[in-house]
Amino acid sequence: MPELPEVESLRRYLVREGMIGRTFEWVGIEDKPESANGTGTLAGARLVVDQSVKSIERRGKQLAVVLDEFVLGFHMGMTGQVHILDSDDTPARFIRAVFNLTDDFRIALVDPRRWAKIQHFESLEHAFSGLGPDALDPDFTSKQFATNLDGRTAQIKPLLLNQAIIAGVGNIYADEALHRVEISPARRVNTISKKNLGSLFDAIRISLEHSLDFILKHPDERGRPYIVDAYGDRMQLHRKPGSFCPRCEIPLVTLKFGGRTAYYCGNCQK
DNA sequence: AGTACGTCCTGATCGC
DNA sequence: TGCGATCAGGACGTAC
Repeated sequence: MPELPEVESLRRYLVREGMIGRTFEWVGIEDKPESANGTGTLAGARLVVDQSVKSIERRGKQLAVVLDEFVLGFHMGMTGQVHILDSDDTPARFIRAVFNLTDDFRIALVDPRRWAKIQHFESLEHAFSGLGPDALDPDFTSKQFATNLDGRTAQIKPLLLNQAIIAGVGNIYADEALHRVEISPARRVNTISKKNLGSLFDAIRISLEHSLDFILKHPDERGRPYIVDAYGDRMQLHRKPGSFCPRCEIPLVTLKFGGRTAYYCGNCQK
């Protein structure tokens, strides 16, 4: 579910609602065995009692809550969400962990598919290790983007999903950006000109910024970022069977890249 | 190393 | 209405 705009809107929401400065007082984790691979670990959550929140950071899709003595990483996986709980809330389904902080500030990790992770890291550097530059980092340039793709021969779509090359792009925004610049997801990256790689880099940013802007302007009735589904209303490319290319007005086609479906226009995307 | 898969888990949706 | 097959916005591990 969450890619860069969704995680960033969550980060801002937690900051705005006053999480910074509060202290973790109690943690509840669902009683279910955790396997080492596959299922996301919640192990980091057990360690936070008595730690105070100094700041909340993000790179790509990785959220990092900086505490007094370490960093608590949140990664939403495919279906994870963080909710701030009101006392009158009916409990959400699929709650995996609950955190009580000072002054009745409560948050919950909600995750039907159990791929979300809450991890202990020694530092921010550790939390972000393995991640390339954040896609919206102002210091990240199209030149560096091209450098990160240098020597690669793979198809462009899976490379855009590689978080070490550019952090924050997921399946939908990759499709969206490729459509904007009329590049096929199957194009080998070494056949794309430097100029077009620059255009693609710009398109990624435009897609992410547009979506973040949309989310921030359309909170739900309680002021929460609207991070659940509803991708369609902030995308040009509607990723559904039978969707049409907004330029060519012909049906989109799909391709699979290792299990991930790409939607694209077989006419204008070359 | 880089590339191309398969796999982790469970709910929602679609077709019969 | 019921039931199986298929699909899902992420990130890894593995085999070449």
